[in-house]
Amino acid sequence: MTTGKPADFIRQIIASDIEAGKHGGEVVTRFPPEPNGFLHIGHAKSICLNFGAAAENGGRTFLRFDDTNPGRERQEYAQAIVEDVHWLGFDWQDRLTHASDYFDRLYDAAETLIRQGDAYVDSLSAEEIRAFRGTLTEAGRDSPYRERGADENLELFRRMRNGEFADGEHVLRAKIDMASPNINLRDPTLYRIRHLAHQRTGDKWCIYPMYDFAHTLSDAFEGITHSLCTLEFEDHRPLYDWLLDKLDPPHRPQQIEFSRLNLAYALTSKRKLNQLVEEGVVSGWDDPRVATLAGMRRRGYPPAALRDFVRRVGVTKKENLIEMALLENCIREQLDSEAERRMAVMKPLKVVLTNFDDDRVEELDAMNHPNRPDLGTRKVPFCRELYIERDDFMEDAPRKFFRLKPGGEVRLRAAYIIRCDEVVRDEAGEIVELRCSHDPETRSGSGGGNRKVKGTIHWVSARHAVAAEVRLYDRLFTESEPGTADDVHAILNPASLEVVSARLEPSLAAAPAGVRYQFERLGYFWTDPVAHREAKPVFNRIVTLRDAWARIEKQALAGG
RNA sequence: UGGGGUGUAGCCAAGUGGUAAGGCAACGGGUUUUGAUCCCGUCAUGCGCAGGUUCGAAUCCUGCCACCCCAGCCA
Repeated sequence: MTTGKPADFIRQIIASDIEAGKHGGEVVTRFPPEPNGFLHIGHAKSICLNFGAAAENGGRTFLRFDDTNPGRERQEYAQAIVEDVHWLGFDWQDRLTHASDYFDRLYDAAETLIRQGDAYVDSLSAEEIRAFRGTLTEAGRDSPYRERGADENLELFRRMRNGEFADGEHVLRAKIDMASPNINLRDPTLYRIRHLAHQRTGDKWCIYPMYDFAHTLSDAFEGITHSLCTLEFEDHRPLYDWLLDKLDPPHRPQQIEFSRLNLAYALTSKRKLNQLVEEGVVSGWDDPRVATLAGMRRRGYPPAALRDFVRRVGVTKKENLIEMALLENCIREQLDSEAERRMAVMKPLKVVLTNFDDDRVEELDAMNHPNRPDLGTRKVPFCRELYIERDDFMEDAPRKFFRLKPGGEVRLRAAYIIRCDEVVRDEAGEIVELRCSHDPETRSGSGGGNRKVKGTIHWVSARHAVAAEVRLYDRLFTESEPGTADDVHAILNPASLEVVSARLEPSLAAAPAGVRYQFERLGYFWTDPVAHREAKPVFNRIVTLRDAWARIEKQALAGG
């Protein structure tokens, strides 16, 4: 590993804390999602930062569910989050916790605050509290209940816990400063009444702690040294510190904020994703067209590529909007080095080699990867009748079209150079077959195999090819403007899903589920584990490979 | 018009008083049995703006400007 300065300001803070012997040189972090939806690409940054920074320093990380608001949280979301964090490549071992694990201790801490005169039960209505809070430019006013005695507060708070009041009747507030310029310090709510069963604690509680209270203390209880969160919590840090000052727990964590990762045009809003799911526009939160981690997993994005992406994006306090091109570059780079190559034809056009015997079958050796001999070779059957991609033949080809045209030559990847001698049409004038001749001297790998022609195309043997349904997912769902579309109907890009009947080279009939391949000249694909279970080969196309040739061709066609 | 943050290229981002790293994108060229990959080259006399300090400033000082966040009994 390289030495030198840590990569970002948070790692620098951690390094200097270790150097100073703070927290006994320990590094303990946490990733604290609320289980109210699936994780998306933005969460990957927090996950990699928290787990990464700890691991790099011999520390440990908690996966903690911030489940303090029953009613909007669900166990199935928690399960999905567990799977996604694991898939991304991180392990919390036995440190899977919940804020709800601490409800008893949290309650005790609240009583301590009351006894100290640092918290009080307010009986104002929600609307009144809002009115008393003041505005950004005007100070708030004290609640008439602010000076209740500790005994009365304690009595009331216990009755709140015992369920003697309805939702909203009372609330526990920290007693700080109603005139503070920081609105978070104007006596923030610590506990509210919610007569609602909690997904983990059932009916035990009818009062639930608010984020600031639960989060700060959970950090303290778990011995978190560096509590990393996003920028919008900067204003909450004084409250975080106030709570630690007043309660003085044995361990004192430190909150550090960084800017969240915004991926341009990507749809990450939980509300909007939920709308897509509810309306059946997508098959679920893990649909390959959405930017959730589960969706990207199904799409075939390698977790290593996502980690690389997060690393390249960096960690700062600056608002940012990362271009999709960076993500796609990371995916492409990872897949290019690890994905074996295979041939498949999406839109078949029959090619008959007139000078190749009908009963002859050649087993050709094809490299599994053009730049990695270590990945070996495979056998590909070659015979008289083949399929090539319909788009790889053009009758009135422009100058820069390097693939097959009447009278022209092209190389069949891993096989021979062929020449198109004749175009066969049906009654309707549709091209149904190409009659070609191969040059036997040009077999790939042989001495004469070095003859150069301008283009190389992919193909499959008609007799041996495996028919398969291939689902082509073009792009991620994206919004017309980053974050501005108010509902999913304003989405510009339909993230089209095309299903085609493809012909695959026979080696793919037994392709293991979940293994990623790059299909020669078509882009990246991977096998779909779900469909594979039905013993039906189905592949997702992952369109992240830049189709440079398509772009060039478009220019050539436009410019003549 | 309160408080808290942030401004370095189209998008990210290093830089911590000694003369603007790197990545993505873009553009130009080379290799290539994937128009992919790979390789080479170009891309900020300039660091939000204006002053000041200094032999020397993206870095220090002063004053402006722009953008983001905060008025949940959400997280």
